[in-house]
Amino acid sequence: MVAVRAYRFPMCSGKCAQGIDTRAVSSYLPFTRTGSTAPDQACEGVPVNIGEIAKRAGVSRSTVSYALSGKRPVSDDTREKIQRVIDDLGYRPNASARALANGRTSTIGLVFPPAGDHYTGMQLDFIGSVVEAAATYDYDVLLSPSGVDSDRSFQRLLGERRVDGAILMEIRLQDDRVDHLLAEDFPAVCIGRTARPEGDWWVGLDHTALAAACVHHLADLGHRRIAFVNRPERLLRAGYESAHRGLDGFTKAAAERGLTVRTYTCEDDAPSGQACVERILHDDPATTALVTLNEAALGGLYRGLAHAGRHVPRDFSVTGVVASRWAETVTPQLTAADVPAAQMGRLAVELLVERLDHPDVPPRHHLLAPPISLRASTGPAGAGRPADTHRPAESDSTA
Amino acid sequence: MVAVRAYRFPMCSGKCAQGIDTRAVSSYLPFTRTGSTAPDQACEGVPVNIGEIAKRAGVSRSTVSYALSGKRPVSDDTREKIQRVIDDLGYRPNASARALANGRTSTIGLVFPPAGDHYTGMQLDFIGSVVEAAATYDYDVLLSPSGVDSDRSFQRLLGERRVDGAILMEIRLQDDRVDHLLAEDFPAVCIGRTARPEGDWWVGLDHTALAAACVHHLADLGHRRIAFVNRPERLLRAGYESAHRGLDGFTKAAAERGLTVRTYTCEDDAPSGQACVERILHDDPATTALVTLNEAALGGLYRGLAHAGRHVPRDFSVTGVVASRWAETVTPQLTAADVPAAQMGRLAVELLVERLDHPDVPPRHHLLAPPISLRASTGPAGAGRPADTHRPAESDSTA
DNA sequence: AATTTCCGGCGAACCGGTTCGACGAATCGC
DNA sequence: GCGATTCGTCGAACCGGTTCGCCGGAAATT
Repeated sequence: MVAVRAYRFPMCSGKCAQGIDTRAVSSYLPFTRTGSTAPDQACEGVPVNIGEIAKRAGVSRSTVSYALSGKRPVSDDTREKIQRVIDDLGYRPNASARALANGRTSTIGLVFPPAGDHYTGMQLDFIGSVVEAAATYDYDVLLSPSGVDSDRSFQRLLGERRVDGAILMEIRLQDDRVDHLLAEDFPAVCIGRTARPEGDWWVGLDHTALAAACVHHLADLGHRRIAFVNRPERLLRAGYESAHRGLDGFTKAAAERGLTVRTYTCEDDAPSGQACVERILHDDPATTALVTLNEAALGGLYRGLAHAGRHVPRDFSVTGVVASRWAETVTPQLTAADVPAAQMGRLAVELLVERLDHPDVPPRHHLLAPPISLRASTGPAGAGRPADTHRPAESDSTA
Repeated sequence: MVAVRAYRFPMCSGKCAQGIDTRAVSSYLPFTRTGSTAPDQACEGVPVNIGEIAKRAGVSRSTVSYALSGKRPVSDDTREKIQRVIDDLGYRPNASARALANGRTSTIGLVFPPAGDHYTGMQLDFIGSVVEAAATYDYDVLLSPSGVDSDRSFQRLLGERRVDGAILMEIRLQDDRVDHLLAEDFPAVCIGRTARPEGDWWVGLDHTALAAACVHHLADLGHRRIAFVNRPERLLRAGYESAHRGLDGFTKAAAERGLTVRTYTCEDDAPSGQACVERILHDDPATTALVTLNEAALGGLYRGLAHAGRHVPRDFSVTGVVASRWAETVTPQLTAADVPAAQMGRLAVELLVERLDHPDVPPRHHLLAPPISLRASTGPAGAGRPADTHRPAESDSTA
């Protein structure tokens, strides 16, 4: 069976003769225009729909449809005739009409963090990779804020059938969004996992193991008093899985190694990071290292240490779980478990597409635990001067 | 005229009696479910559409539609009856069907940078604010990669009528995307402006003025030899407006003040920033300051300076055009013209909505020129030791 | 009491695709 | 040379909303 190249065959490239190609047109809009360089017999602003194509090609609407989709054979010359008309008029099938007719929107929803005051860099990487991967499979991505009034936009997406499936970010251990989706059997994939992720589709990071790995790394270097800088308290309270599992992994590993620890929460910005370090050093000046999950605060953490006269890594070691792109931004570069955000976004899309294509396959997931990348922010404890003789650093005259 | 609260009246809150409220339902999907806690007479998985509502309420489909939209009066008790059925069944009107019928998708497209290898922080702020502002007006946001094969996804968005309007980012001085949209009279708003933005809708930053302001700031502090760190060469070549206008402003202002300058391009990442500083100091060790537009390289620029033993701001001043969130990340915090990304995103949405609501109003735009925020990265020239006696800094043992 | 106005609701057509059953012509088998 | 297939195409129904024209009955007008 032969048919024209088209939208439903994202994988075929060029010579594939499966459907009519509606891509190489000179105009972006499906209207024959009034004058100017209109591709065809420029008349009125006649909307170009499948009926118009059919009329001009001298065939029926269904034939055009079949020529486009390739779902039934169409003779070579009819197909060519149709192709020609389509090219001339710059026709592109209306997405809403198609969605209505076949029940698929070719769109996936990306549900944004509910704690939407602002976004961290990691989220940016997720978004970028999701969009890109989705395009590979010929899906568009619809962004849902789910910030204020999260329920409402959630309903817009799902209830109004704007999307075929959804990818959820910033999962909580108890997440009613996930519960709902599970109950409705709506095709969704989580980036992150709930407390009981068994029946669910997700791609997650083993925060417990990663935080523990950070602790062991520090303990191996001889650090005995270390701090943990978590995400904002609000997120911890809300039950964010990364915050909880990270904290867990940290606490347990530290207990295992007999370390003295303190744990802190910190807002997602640099000034808070700076303040957090001040608190840490105030609470226990003998602290020689910290582990953080808080990417956005990282710059502030460094600044706080510099202000306190602690040189990294000589006097103080810093490590954590951070996307490499940001770990490389600070000086010295951060030794950290690199969050493979781009990979996770891609995997999430792949899982979702699989779930959409095969509605009945059992749940699948990916649990990632990237190794710690040794960069330059950790070193042996006690390498520098004694921790209690710190002198104030040169002022930074913060505005 | 009275009608039920609904989707088309985003502004009305609670007591507004303009349309039936389809929001407060317990289920996200418009299906009566098989068993469990189905809201109503749980039977088969009957899809809930407007006909089903009509049947159960004992009225015609058109009456339900009018009750929903409020476009014609409906008596109080019919409306209540319909409302009740809707609540019971958790009905939400199908977005595709509505889009098909009334020609509006209630979705705006956000066209991503064509140079899509990765995204900078500023873009994240744009995206976030656009999504949030759009939600305010009851619009969803569809992301278009326009990266590889940009033409194709562009056509998806516009040709297939997936969106009512579009917001374009990363504008080039000669931008065929903009030309096309202008020619087709498609409702779009640019974040940035082309070389000839007269007939167009846009919200932009006065990069010329901002870069010039940076130069004047440095010149006022006594700097005579300064460098300019631009966005990647590829983007400059492609004609990105920020890169060009920024370079222009820098060059002209420097000429005006009689400064000695060198200009550089730099990839959007920290390692490139570091390498760029090395080049700068190699090319002219007497350089005492730099101006940058390259947010993503900022951390690397600082590291390069530290490695070269230049203390900021004592030996070397750094300034540029950067979103405040990132300016505050580095130590010392960057004195910079703060890019008001969130505001720009919001303004772009407002312009677009206005354009969509009133198709015939003449083009509008906003040109922003935020002042330089004095932080801590610039200081008087010659405050430190002579520039040529620099000693190598302590190693950072980059892995 | 007869006539006009207004109100509320109904049926049908339409938006632009997809898909199913059927049908005429060409091809096949024997 | 004739019935059974196969192939290519067509018409009609359908997806789930919106909207226009119309109509019956109650209220207002004279």
